[in-house]
Amino acid sequence: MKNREISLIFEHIAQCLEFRGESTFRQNAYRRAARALTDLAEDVEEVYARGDLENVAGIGAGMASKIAEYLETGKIQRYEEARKGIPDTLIELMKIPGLGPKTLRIIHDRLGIENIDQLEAAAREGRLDDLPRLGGKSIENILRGIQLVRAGSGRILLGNVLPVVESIISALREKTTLGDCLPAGSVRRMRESVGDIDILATAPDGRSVIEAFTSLPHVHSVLAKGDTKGSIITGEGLQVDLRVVAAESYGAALQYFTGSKDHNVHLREIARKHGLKINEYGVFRGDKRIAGATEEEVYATLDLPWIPPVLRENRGEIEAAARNRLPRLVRQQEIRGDLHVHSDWSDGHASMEEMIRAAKNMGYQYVAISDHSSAATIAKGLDVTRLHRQAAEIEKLRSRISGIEILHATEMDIRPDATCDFPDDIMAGLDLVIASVHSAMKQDEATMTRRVLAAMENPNVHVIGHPTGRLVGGRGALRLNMEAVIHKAAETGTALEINSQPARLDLDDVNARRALDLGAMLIIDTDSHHPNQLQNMRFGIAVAQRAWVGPENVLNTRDIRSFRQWLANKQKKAAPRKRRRKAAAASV
DNA sequence: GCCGTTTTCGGCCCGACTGTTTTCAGTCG
Repeated sequence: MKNREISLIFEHIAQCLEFRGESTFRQNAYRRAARALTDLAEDVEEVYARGDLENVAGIGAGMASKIAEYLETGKIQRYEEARKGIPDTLIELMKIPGLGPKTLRIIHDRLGIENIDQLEAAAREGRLDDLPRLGGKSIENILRGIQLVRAGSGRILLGNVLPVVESIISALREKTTLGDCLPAGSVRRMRESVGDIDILATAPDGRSVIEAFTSLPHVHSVLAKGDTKGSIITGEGLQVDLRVVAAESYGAALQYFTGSKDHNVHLREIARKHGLKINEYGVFRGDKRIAGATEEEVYATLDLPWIPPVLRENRGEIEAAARNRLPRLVRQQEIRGDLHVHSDWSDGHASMEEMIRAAKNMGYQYVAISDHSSAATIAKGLDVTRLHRQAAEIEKLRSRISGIEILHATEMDIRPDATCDFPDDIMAGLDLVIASVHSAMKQDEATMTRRVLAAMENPNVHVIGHPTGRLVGGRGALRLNMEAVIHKAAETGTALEINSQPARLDLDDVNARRALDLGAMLIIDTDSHHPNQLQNMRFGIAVAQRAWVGPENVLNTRDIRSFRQWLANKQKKAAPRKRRRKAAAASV
């Protein structure tokens, strides 16, 4: 799967063009193509083989021929030209906030600066002072930007951000008179990680709200404080901006600040064709405002229904809305059970009973206790003997806890040699088997793919847990042919997990969308190790929604009877020949 | 470099803020 590789090259070309000051439209074309490739769940090589590259929005003849060139030769001539004389370390400097391509180019051309250390030294030694348009404040800004870049990528897990945002909004509601108030930006779109946070509000008295905001206990430092906008850094190091807007502009502002940028650009192009102009204050025909108080009326001016924020990534949602074909998205209240829950029998931090009661409090009909198998030694994985003892313990809990069905499950290792960590008869005795890769994670693609496919072919394996093994902003995905995995999942009736842990979110939205397209079933669960973590379900739900997934594709929206039916069917579907042979043998 | 309700050429989203300037370039979201 070379989608990511080529996408990075296109992005790099765009950066080089930007540095050289070439046409912004051409830069944007490369960026759009880069984006199209990361959003393309299908393997670009297959699209190429079919001759369909130019049917992908954002990819025209030029991009298609460059992709073809890369797939055939491993190189792109245009890329080599674009980056000539521009070291990668120089491109890295474009990440410094406040330092754009124009200024960077002057700094590079006049002083020969090529990396962050040289830049910092030059700024401190006053060598930037004589350059045009660079005064004391600009240089101060650059130095601050350098610190920010050094401090890290700046994107934080949604799971860490959302609780802070919610706590800020509820504190504001307590202390001031607020009308509407919502987080905008990538928080509202529920992206897996977030840069900074925008909150929008209406209020009778903006100044007092900003005043209250900048004196919240969350505040570490105040960056700006005016009548309508305040900006703070929290103790967690998050930048939070609060804007108070007029009620008549609230919808337009919310739409505008929610983004995504690509979604908004597309929307404004359509507006222009309708003779309208959209900005953060409203929708205008000439000077006349025709909408703006609610998002619904903003979309309505373009003859579109309201589009859920989770879909606003310019991945076809605007076209779907225009045809009135927006998907019906799965909702958290439709989830009937959590199927991936650990207890202190392995590496969980609470007893089975605590976890089960917490699941019952979530309103679930069923819960699966799925502790690790013995190969996961660090996680105190269970061997067969302990598994049997656990089964007996669960039987007791079933009689003690009413109102929730308890499934005895396992999160079983798929061993490096592609065998399962439990024998077939042991798996067959469990209610549910989730098979996951936890070891030998650096295997090559062919080996790793064979390993996961083999697990799916086992009729006793129901689910593949955190299929790609990636960690958000951290460890990359396993080298795995996901296209083959998803096809096999559909073929064998094996479900793929959307793991709701904020650091995993695995499958991600792109893979989950592909699973939907290819007819593979999904399970959304939390992989909880503590009762509190059952609340993470909403992050998995968000991934599914971002992937356009509806309830019919999520197995744990089914009631327990229908879910058990699926469990039984999986065993028939996965290996019909083997089972027939077995049945024949038995009848002899 | 892409693309078509301005359709094979000529457009390409929009506005605010900052800091540097005397009317605006650069950067950001």
